[in-house]
Amino acid sequence: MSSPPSREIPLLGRALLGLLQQGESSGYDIRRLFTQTPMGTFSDSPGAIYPALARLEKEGLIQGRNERSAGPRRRRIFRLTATGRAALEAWLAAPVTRDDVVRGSNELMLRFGFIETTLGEAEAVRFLQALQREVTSYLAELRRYVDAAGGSMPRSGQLALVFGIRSYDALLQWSEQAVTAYGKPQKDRKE
Amino acid sequence: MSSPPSREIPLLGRALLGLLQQGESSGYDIRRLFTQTPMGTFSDSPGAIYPALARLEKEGLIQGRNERSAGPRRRRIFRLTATGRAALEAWLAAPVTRDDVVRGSNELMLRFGFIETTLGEAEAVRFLQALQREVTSYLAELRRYVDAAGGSMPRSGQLALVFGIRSYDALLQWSEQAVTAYGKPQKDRKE
DNA sequence: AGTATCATGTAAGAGGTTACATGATTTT
DNA sequence: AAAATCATGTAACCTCTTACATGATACT
Repeated sequence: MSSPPSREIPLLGRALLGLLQQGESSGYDIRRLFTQTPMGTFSDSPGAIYPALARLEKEGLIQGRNERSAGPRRRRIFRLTATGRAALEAWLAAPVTRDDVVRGSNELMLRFGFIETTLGEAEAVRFLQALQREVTSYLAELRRYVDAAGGSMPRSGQLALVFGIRSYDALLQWSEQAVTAYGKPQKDRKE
Repeated sequence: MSSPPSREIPLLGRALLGLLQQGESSGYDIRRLFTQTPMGTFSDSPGAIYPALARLEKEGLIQGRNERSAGPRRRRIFRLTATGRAALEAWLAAPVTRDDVVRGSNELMLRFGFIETTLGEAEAVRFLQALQREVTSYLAELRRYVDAAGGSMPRSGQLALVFGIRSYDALLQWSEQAVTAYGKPQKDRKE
């Protein structure tokens, strides 16, 4: 039922696991969510979503059932299995590495969102703090690099590096803001 | 020799075209550049670079010659053809769209760098100004969205959106800084 | 002579994209 | 009855990844 150890689950698959953790749903519903919200960064195409669901099911991480009773058309509803929840939580609880930071904010944001809804606010705050440590150290390295090698680059190269620094700085500032947001009672957002 | 009209060239291929515009070089040299600089975001693996070069050559965008004279080992040196330069410039000179902004800063930075070295500083500044317009309008849309739908989201969702806004804001501020940088004389840089 | 490095590539496989196929069921 | 939409999927194609293969040359 489940493939022996486990392959590396691609980001789309992780997004599916996280969404199904919040409640069972069909491929069509998930796809609609992707096309209608900013989550569409993880592919909104049926040629990606349905095969991804099929793979997850073959590996035993999710389980589908055919709902033709109440529903009007044939729909296949998926829910997380225990194995699937374990795989999800293993991903969410993994330590934040330098690679995670370099790989980009897309994956970090996805993870952060699922951590909050799956493991709770305390874990989300811990995640943010770990993220701050990694980003801070990476920023220091970037600044060293630009000081050392920046002089021998074309202006556009320097500027591209400056942009990288600005981006990670934005990530750092955001994570600080987010931590303090969890310290306060929830209210209509302020930016 | 060249495939009739043109397929969509993936980002790695565009990076190769841009690099070869700055001077001919071999696949190995390009790969070394990728592994040693932050340009490694565009794949540093030979299994990607060599096939990409082969495709570009088959399409007539670059031309390789075997240099076994002076060099010690067999090396295949590539240079841009006229068709290749035209394709590169068409990409660089294309208007900045909303999609470009959404697709992400990786491609934007690559383009910006090649614009400066290929089309000159004046074009680079025009690119930055066009970018500012698109980012500004996209930021306005994001803020509208968060005002409208933000209340009905989990806190982590709101925060993820806030991060998106911060990121695009960083891009905007960077582009403003970059424009003013071009107004000032370049600080001395060692060759 | 043996190892490291240069330099190019290929093979297998995964996952994504676009486009199409297929029926059922609402809507007009 | 015709058209739109729901809901699932498949087919062909492309590019990337990892790992291996291949030879030539430089170093020790």
